[in-house]
Amino acid sequence: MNIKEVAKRAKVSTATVSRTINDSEKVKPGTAARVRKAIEELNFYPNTHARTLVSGRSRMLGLIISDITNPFFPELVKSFEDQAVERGQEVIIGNTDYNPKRMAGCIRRMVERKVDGVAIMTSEADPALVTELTRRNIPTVFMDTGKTGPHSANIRIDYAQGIHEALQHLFVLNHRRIAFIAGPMNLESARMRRDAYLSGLKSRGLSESMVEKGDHRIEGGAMAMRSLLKLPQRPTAVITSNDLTAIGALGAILHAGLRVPEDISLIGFDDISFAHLTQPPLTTVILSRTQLAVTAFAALEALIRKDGPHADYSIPTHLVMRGSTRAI
Amino acid sequence: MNIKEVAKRAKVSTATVSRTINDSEKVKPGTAARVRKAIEELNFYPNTHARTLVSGRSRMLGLIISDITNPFFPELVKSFEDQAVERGQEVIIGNTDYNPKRMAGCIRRMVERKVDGVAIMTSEADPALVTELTRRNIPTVFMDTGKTGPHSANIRIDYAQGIHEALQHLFVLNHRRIAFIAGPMNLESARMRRDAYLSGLKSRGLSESMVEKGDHRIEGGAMAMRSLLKLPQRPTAVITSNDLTAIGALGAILHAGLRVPEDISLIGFDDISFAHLTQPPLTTVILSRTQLAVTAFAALEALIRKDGPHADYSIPTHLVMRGSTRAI
DNA sequence: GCTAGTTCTGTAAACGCTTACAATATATAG
DNA sequence: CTATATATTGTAAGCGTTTACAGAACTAGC
Repeated sequence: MNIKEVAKRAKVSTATVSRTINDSEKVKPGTAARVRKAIEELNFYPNTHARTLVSGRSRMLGLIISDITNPFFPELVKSFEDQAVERGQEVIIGNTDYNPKRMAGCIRRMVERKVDGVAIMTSEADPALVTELTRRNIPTVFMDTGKTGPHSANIRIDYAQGIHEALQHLFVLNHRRIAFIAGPMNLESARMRRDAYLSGLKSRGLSESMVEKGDHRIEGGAMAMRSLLKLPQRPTAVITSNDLTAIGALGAILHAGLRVPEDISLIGFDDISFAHLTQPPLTTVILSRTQLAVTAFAALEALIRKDGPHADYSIPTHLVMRGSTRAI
Repeated sequence: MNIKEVAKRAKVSTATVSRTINDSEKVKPGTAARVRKAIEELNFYPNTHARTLVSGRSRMLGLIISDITNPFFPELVKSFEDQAVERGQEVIIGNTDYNPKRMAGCIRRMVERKVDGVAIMTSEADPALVTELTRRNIPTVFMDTGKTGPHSANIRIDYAQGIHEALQHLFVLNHRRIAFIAGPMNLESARMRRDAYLSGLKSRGLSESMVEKGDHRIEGGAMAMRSLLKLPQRPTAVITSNDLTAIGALGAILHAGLRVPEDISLIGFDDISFAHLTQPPLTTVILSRTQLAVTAFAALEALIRKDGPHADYSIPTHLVMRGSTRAI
């Protein structure tokens, strides 16, 4: 089943069929109707590979993320995909599993499949690998950190804002001994959150910082929390670098026989879907995946269409108060 | 950058380049080495679309699911994708959003992209839509329910086993007033779970069944649980059709001032990643997404290779005991 | 009715690869 | 060294589209 058979049935040339499908050029209404009827009757779907081959555009986009099973990502994937499908684009997903080698594989796949552009939200984005994309002029959008260039844009996430709001919230609730459980320090975005905590403390005249290192996973959060609980003067409140860390910390606190928020206030980051299902529901910082995806998609589209200079895209983060914080 | 330039650089014909890439026919080691060197130097990646066009195989697989943000699916996606990437296949994901219209769109996309096969795990699999695939002889695997045929296989999930184990577990703990919160009844797999509950009760001589209807989401679980709590004689244990339902029920129980498992024992289904993070950790039934994905992939591959008659694929489910159940 | 302009349609050459088939090189036997 | 078999390579025809370019069919003006 191909365009030739359609052409034969509609008694026109393949060119005319192509033109009615794409309405790229004027086709006489009567002819177009005939063609459409033939398409309908033959149940014809154009072959995208042939299209790609000649047009150079695959109508496929790549989306590279660290780990789809990390509850942060599915919403991002979904929003991004929704955008794409709406515009007749396909999305192929690359899972790096936090593994630079797999990241290389992902990029290779993207190139082989001739994607029209790639959106990347991983920390393993080794510049050398990304070169593979820019060298081929494949538009690239980084959601996090990354350089802006003729073929790439960067979406800045305002981590500091959320951390400052969290800090302010605790401050108003009279907390003064506020600890922070950080993420892995090789991750720029994790460093940004920690630094925001430190600068926020300083600007409020609190000299005593307590930073414990986590790994953005549950286990690391629990371990860090156990350390904090062993301190001679344990914190009255804890801010964490992400929600999984907070969930781990929450478990450690409960396990130690303490209560949240009566004994310790706890704040997460990301607002993953399960954050409001913990006991108590977690006060956390919202980072809208939908907004992130929409912005990334728009940036990518602009890049693909070569729409002049690209704005400095930025995503805000905001505190949402739930049950895990309380005044002392 | 194409195969011609590689050929020129290696001083061979394009056919030889193609042959070394695919090692489809014998190529003299020396020549092959020269070709590979040229590929390396030119950083050549073959164009998959051209390949597909001529070979008829796209090396892409479709995976259609209901909702990627439902925590059940990401692991399935990941395992499936891992399998695929390992064999040089790409996966394109279709999200139906529980919407038959979007399901139709997904199928259309799969056909247009000429996927080599499709794996489907949704309840919206309207037979008329699926015809679109079978008519084109696109191998299809159903993970749940669906018909077996020359171009399709069915993975049976043994829901009954898990439910029976749950029931037995509660029975041994002396529970006799055991309720069940079901899923949406238009979903065959939900009906199977409910029926297993009913038959399990009967075989143990318990005549009094309590079935409340949920929707496989948190809210429905909470609502159903509130109804159960209003009963003159409330159940001492509740089995739910999936974990989200259980999480909703858990919230309703706690909200009513009761405790789990002291006042009511609770069992979920699926073992989503957050099931062991609830307070108390949820006793639930494990349905291995990895196993499901691996089986589905194998079935699909067999179908694609036309490997004779297909076994009756089946996935077991088993109870895992955690903290939400207790003897009375 | 003729011409110029406009609209519509057809022809055929790509796009980058695979693969019959043909041709050439190499090995083997006599 | 020649003849034959075998291993290796090259030629060229597709795969199903899109799209310059050319040609045909209208339309309008006179």
